[in-house]
Amino acid sequence: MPELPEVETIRRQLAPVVAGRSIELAVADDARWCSPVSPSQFASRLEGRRIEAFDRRGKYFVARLDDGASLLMHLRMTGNLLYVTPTGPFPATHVRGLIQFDGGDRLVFVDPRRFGTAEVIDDAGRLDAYFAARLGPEPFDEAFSPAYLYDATRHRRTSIKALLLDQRLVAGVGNIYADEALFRAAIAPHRRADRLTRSNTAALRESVRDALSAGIDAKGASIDDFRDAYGVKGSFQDQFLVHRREGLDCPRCSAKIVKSRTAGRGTYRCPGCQRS
DNA sequence: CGCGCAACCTGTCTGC
DNA sequence: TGCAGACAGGTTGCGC
Repeated sequence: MPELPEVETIRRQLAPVVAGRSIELAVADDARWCSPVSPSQFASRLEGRRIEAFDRRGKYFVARLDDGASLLMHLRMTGNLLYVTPTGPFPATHVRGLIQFDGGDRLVFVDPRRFGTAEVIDDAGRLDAYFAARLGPEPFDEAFSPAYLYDATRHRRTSIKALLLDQRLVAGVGNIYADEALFRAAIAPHRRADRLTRSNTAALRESVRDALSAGIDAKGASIDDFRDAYGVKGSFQDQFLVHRREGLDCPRCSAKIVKSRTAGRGTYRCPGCQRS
């Protein structure tokens, strides 16, 4: 479900509301959610702390705590992070954990498939190391430059789609935005990465940014599960150019969009404008 | 070392 | 209607 635009949509809603709040209660209903520590260790690590800022890195939420630690949360496939008030409705099912603030408002982590995670990282150095091992540059940072993308695709014989899905290349792109970016750049998903020209990689870098920006502007894509922090759907699914549009007309050349499997994922492309 | 794929889970949809 | 099987927005770890 949630890729960078969906995570960013929630982050923008939550940042002003949770910054400065004290954690009165932390509950992990599912031990795997807060693994490797136990629910009781998780609670004692967080209770009494204050959240100073609520940031995002790739698809991770990063709640900065007043003792220098950070609470990371990842939604994986079906996670949702909801802001729930004492008088508002509480999610009926699939609650994996929650953070309760003074005053009774809560962040509630809901996740049917239980892939989502929460983890406390003790200090800035460890946080840097954690992300350095997993994530490439943020797509809107200068580091994600045309030269970077060209260089990073050299000597990579895998498909360009598989590379886009690798968070170490660039952080935050998932299956939806990979398909949309490749269509915008007119590059076939199964094209070998090292066969891309300098012009291809320059176009792709712009397309990744454009597709993610459009997703953020639409407050995310809600094919099925995704809801923002207040339970509202995004609308980017109404603007998909190729993703989930098998058999429909390509908006550029009106060829029929085809679905196949690339990098182990359902992949949509226009056979007319995305030639290998 | 690079790459492809199974595994982690549950819910939903499709086809027989 | 029931049921088996495929598939779903992500990441990790294993084997080749």
